[in-house]
Amino acid sequence: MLPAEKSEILKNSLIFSSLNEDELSGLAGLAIERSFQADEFIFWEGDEPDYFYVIAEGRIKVVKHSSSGKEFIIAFFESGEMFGEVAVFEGKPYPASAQAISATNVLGIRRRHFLDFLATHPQMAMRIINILGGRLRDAQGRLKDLAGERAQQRLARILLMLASRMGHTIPFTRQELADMAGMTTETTIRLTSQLKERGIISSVRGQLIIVDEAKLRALAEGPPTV
Amino acid sequence: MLPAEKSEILKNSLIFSSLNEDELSGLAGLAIERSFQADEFIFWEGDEPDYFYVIAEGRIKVVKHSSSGKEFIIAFFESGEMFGEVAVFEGKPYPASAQAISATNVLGIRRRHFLDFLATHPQMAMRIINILGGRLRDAQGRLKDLAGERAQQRLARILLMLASRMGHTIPFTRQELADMAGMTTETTIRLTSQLKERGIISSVRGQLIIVDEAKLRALAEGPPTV
DNA sequence: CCACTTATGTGATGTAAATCATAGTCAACG
DNA sequence: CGTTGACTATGATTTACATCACATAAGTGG
Repeated sequence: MLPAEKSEILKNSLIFSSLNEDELSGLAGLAIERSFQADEFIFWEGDEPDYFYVIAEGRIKVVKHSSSGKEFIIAFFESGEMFGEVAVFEGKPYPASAQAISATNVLGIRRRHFLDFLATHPQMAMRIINILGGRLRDAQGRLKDLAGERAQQRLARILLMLASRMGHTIPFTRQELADMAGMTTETTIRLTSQLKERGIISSVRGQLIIVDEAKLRALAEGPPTV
Repeated sequence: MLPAEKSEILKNSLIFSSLNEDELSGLAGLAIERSFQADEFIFWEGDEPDYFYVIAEGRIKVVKHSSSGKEFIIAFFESGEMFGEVAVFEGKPYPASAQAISATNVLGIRRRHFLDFLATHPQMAMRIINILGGRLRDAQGRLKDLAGERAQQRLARILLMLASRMGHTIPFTRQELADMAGMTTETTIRLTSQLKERGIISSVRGQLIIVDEAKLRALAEGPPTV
């Protein structure tokens, strides 16, 4: 891959878009390219955090496993987003695993290089703070949902969150939705079937389309429409 | 309160401890003092984020309420820790409420002032990044617990987390522990009673003492000792 | 196009934890 | 010092969801 292409990818990322050409090519010189098939792991929970990643193309999910082996999807990211940053900042092992959902290309920047770059680019630090703040806010909202809302509402909120990021067509299986909402695949299938009957969503294999966002929103808020 | 006292408080905080005297007194000049009784609210979810806070004395909890009104404790903080920062960085309403647990004094710094200060102090930004990173890591760990672990293990993990921050004497009621672990007070009482029978903890009204941390850790990890 | 895998769908049954109910205990405070 | 209200405790009952068990599609790769 040409350096200019790397620059272009960085320029299109959320974090680095504000950099000038010089800065971009400086960073691009440090970045290495890596490619993954669907289901391949970029890193595993517990690995040493050598790299910080930006997605060039594709989609990845960040997952943790419970003591009984059940998978939980903490987050997923697509082109232009960064991941693996928390571990890199702290210098502690990755707190979760990252796995490609589809064929994915990423740019990796060595921890040391990235920290050096940050130290010399204060406005980048502010941007990172904003991104981390947003992610923390999301995580706290989800904590409350998992602790206090029922399956129906948790699922509705997950769907709305996904819709706000990717539009009304949501490219995930029931299995994946279940792993985000902290419930079983069967329960997700039953709940989505209900949503279909009520005309709130439609679906084809592997994806789901939100038809009536208003109704979904009502479901997510109040008690299950008694 | 004298400016010198404010400086001293800031100096003892986690975030500002690395500042020099000039910087501290500059910040101290911007800080206002506020006092709260136990159970008083510092701010409510949805309020405009005017201030960022550092605790001078006392303890506060950050809470959210589920649609059915159930309280969930997202975090608690004590002397030297900051809170309210996520909203301040993003400029969006506070995503949760902050309530004093005991009589508490805080220093508040106006959003605008704090952002200006940050922009001119890059090493502070790095420190903030580290703190946010740590909080994000914690939140993600708890997400996985809430989604995939059973009540017994969730409680054990909460207790260990608290122990690592405050020592083996944990000054919370069953009610508060329940609100952190996302379960009911009754369940928490039953579970702590079991822990007492097994000699893992002892307790007096309003606090709980970890007697056998090793056993508690075993409980938190594996399945409930089949 | 046929075997094979992955995704969806549905019923029967089990169970962890919530909910409901009631009571004893301790601290605070007029 | 007795009343009040928060905290702890424990039993009985309910329930939302998990688990188990199969069945039917819908892609996929040889």
